[in-house]
Amino acid sequence: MDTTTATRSIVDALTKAIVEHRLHPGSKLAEQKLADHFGVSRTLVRQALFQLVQKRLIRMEPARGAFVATPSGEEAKQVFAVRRMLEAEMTRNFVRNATKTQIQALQEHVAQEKAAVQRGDVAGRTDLLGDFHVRMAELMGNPVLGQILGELISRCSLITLMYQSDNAAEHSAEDHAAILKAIVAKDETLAVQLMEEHLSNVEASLTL
Amino acid sequence: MDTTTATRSIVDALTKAIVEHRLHPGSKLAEQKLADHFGVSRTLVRQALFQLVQKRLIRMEPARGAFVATPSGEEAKQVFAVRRMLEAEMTRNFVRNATKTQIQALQEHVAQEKAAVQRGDVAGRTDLLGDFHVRMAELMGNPVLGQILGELISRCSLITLMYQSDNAAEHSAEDHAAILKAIVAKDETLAVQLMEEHLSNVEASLTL
DNA sequence: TCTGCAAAAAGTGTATACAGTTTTTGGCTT
DNA sequence: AAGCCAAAAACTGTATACACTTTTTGCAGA
Repeated sequence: MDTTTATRSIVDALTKAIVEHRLHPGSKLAEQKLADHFGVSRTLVRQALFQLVQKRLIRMEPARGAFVATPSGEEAKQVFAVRRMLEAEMTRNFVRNATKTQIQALQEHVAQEKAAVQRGDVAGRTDLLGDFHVRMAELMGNPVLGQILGELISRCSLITLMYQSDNAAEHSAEDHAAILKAIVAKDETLAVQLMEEHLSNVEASLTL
Repeated sequence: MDTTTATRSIVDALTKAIVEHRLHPGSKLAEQKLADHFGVSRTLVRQALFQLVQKRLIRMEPARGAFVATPSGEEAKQVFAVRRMLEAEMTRNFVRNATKTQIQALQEHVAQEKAAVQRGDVAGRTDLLGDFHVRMAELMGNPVLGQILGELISRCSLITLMYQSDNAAEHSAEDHAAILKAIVAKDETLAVQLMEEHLSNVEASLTL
């Protein structure tokens, strides 16, 4: 196994653990423990940790080690501001350029969200709700956008865990359905507006 | 010196070298040579290289090493598309919210650009032209945006080196001045439009 | 002279060793 | 019982060692 893959798989595993809330904000990430867990040396764990710092999912304190990030309220607002910038325009382009197949892919995704909500699958639901946005970016054939958005959404997962008061995220699936309906109707203005409102709703549901 | 700083200084030095075109796209980055140059072990160089991969400034091939990135034309278009999304909105917000002091800071920056152009300082000019955009993001009090934009602009430095036909970047300083003028006049629509055109101009000057 | 190929050199991928720092432990004092 | 300090343990930061892979070198044959 080449090193790129080995280190990357650790990054992915830790990212998943953080995004899925199995690792909580502020938790210590001891290098030797992770190394034992993954069956590799500290060298590889260390490389992975440095990459997670760049993704803003962890922070490292000199001589004290790595901790799951605890984004501030300020940072949270900024992340949402950037998401609105990107996703409003993304939605506009999607309405203009999306093919039938691409719209269908989104429709299937929203159907999956609904299913997860109905069967009370909280973990699956959270996962799918974030993926909706990444999926849209990827469908637009802009991986650069997709990657940036993916990272912002990962950070949002930490943010919601820290600041979510009630479980207002339950409305998200409905929001997505409404956005999609506007997309199908080719109503550009409405779709963009709904996307902006959706993101503002999520942000407003937090106690920053 | 704590490791965070040590590794980071290597990342910064290599980033600077790439952005300033002292390292050309496709060049090999041999770990031991870099280690000798910086007076550290390969371990630290390696950590730095992995971070540069995430910044898309280099790529690593299994068992073959690290090379300065050679972004494709497709990727270049995507980077510019994302920049337009972010910077159009950023400009709008800047017109709405910028204080006198912040506008003044931008004015000083543009003055510096003009000075660099007039004394034929190509390296300094290139540096300042990119910084204009980062500066604006930072002045808006959104470091999250600033960081993302900073990374996109670093990538643009590689892109222009690969695809720039004529030296159309000389117009950029004038573009910046025009944008600033619209900002001072609080003409939101014009400022946004000029920013979008500016980015499109830069992209159009490339042979993708 | 050009091609092919094996040996040598150089380079990457990972683990481990070791110095220095931080955290924990456990007993001593008040 | 609570607080404090020193010794021990645990952990981070960096260098080095070693296995394995790729690249280069140099020579033999056509």
